[in-house]
Amino acid sequence: MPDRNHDLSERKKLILKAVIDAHIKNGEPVGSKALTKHELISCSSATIRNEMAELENLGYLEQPHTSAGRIPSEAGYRFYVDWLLDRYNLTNAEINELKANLSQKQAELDSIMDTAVKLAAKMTNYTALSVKPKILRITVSRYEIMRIDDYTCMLIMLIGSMVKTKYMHSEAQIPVQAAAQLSSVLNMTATGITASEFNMPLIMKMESAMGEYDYMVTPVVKAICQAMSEFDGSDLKFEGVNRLLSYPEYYDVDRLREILALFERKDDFLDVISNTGGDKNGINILIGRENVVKVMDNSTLIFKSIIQDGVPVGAIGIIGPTRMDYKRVIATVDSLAKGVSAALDRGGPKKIKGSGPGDAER
Amino acid sequence: MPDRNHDLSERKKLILKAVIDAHIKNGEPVGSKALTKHELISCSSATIRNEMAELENLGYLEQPHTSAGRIPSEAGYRFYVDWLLDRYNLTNAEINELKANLSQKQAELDSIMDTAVKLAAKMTNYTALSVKPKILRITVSRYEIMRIDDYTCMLIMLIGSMVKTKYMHSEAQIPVQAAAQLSSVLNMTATGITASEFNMPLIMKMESAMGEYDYMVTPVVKAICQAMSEFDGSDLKFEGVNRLLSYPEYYDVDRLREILALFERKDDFLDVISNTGGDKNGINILIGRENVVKVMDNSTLIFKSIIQDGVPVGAIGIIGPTRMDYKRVIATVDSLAKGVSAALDRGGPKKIKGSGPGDAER
DNA sequence: ATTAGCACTCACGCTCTTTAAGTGCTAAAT
DNA sequence: ATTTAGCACTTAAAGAGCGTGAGTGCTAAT
Repeated sequence: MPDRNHDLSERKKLILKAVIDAHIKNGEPVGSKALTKHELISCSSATIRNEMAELENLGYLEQPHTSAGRIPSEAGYRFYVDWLLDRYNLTNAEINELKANLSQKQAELDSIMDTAVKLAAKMTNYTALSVKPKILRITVSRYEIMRIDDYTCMLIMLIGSMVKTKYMHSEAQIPVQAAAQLSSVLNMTATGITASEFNMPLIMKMESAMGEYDYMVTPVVKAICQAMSEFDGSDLKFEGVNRLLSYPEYYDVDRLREILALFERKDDFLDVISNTGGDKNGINILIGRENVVKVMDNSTLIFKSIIQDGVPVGAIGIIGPTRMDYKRVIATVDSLAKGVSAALDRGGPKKIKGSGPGDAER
Repeated sequence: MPDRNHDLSERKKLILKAVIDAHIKNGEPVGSKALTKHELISCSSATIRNEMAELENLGYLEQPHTSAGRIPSEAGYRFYVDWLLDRYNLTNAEINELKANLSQKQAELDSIMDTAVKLAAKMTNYTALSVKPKILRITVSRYEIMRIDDYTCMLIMLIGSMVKTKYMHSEAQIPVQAAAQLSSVLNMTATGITASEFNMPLIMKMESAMGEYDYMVTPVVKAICQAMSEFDGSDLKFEGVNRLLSYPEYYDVDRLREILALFERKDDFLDVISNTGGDKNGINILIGRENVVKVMDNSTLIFKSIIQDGVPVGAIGIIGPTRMDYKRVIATVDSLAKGVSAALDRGGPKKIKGSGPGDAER
């Protein structure tokens, strides 16, 4: 089916769109009579009934029971999203809010994503999520030993663009130069190395470079490896989970429990999002059972990748009932993802040259 | 009423306890007949009825409707908690789990609290919360400038026992020595200082100490002040919110929505917890309307302070229906809070060995 | 003071009925 | 060849009526 668009007459498309729009608005099945009031539809309820019956045969509409109106099927939503959706532009107020919030933040992935995901939840009134992909090869690009007192120091590691810190408590006194020296030895010998590559030859090399302070190497390397194993780049955050409670779809506590339990299964989400990521530049929309996770029967997931320097570094998205305001959500997710990507490129840590704006901040 | 304990005959206390125990167990109103099966109660149902009627007059019991059994009132729970509760000891398995989880963690407030709050939710099957108090006087005890490339560096600040980092992007090249020098200047002149104390004389002093790199001072100080203002020590985390769904008390979606909305109002919680904190060493129990926040009608909040070096640095607690397993929850919260306090004292960053605080912070 | 006995209350679950919204089909109209 | 009016049919939801049972409060006997 190369272009199902042409399978439907204009009138059928109009009616399908009208049904879905109405259903999105009030959540109830839509009957033929109600549609006669639609300004663009000028035929009688009987005609509409005939058309709706055909749309049902085609799989785009469903009947909860004989004497009810029609509701969109998943295929119906899919058609709607693919062909019938007119573009929605955020209001100026919304755009301003978005810009104001994103631009005042420092261009750090973490904080900017946090802001964005909160904004997404607020603007759409659905649950928003942010994803940072798993870092497969965890390596430290910079080390720093910060000496806190005679027996304590803090190990600071730059992993990707994230900082991981670890307190270290030593039995032996830590001389001031030892900390500084250890920092530089680490930076010279142990950057870009995975935990498993900390082998004995390397450790011996480091020990000889440390001279009289060689006793510090082993505990520090242990701490580094532990920190690396603790560091789990992948992260999935949900924001505004309770917003789902506004929608009758989730009035059933059992369904609610299912979806909340789902939110705990972060790995599944990461799978879905990374596997679906075929479309790196566009909006991804997964309606109902299109989601790998089965429980999401009545829910839709909409997300878009965040691109930094041409590489996807995460995603931001929305989860809500299949009956969601697609126009608004798509527009919001799109703008937010673009906004975040732009903010990251503007002055992110990886962008080096002097092309960016003047100040350290902004 | 200095000691309401003596207002009640032993038999009334026994019956009250039996009612509450039974109600906690199955969540349903308890009738007189059911109590005759209680092994310690050896009178007839009629007698129990009379006693229960009196307990109702005293305000300890309530009747949902005429033909139902009795349920405990808030005052009933209060009496129960204050006078009737026998001590519960965690099982060895539980103690081992607790120890295993807490001791393997580094003694960092953040990570140990995270572990503890997750454990609390898991062990009690209620929602757990962790609180870190607002730091009133935000000062940096250590600075470190980590140079990332010619135009980028990262500012690392130790605030209390937390690390705050900030990327800085510069137009001008950052020489290697400049970063190191700036670190040491900052540590010499700007530790223990609040944002408002970064005044012009101080900045000028720093600039003269930086010599030819004096142009770096202003942007860095700006970044420091911004970081300080962004840094909000106070933090409240909830864990296992969806566990509430297991309890019929929260089967009503409206109530659920109320309590989830409550979880968003973190400031209120911080107020409640810091204002109730009269009892720094004991367990705090707030039943139903005893909570400042009104919505918590049917919920109980139990928490205990975390003490580090004699100073409260946070709290850990449980929220659940008023009908909760007080024995277990109290024992769990108590052990966890003690465990965390102990772990922090054992090797925390502030514990300096024999000498005492010979150091920039505190 | 305790208890057996009994009348009374009231939520809960059951069936039965009514209501109203909406459909499908047929036959007439355009 | 569509479209439409009309009508019989279906069905969920809402309400009415009724028996059931757990539980109470009271009274009188122990």
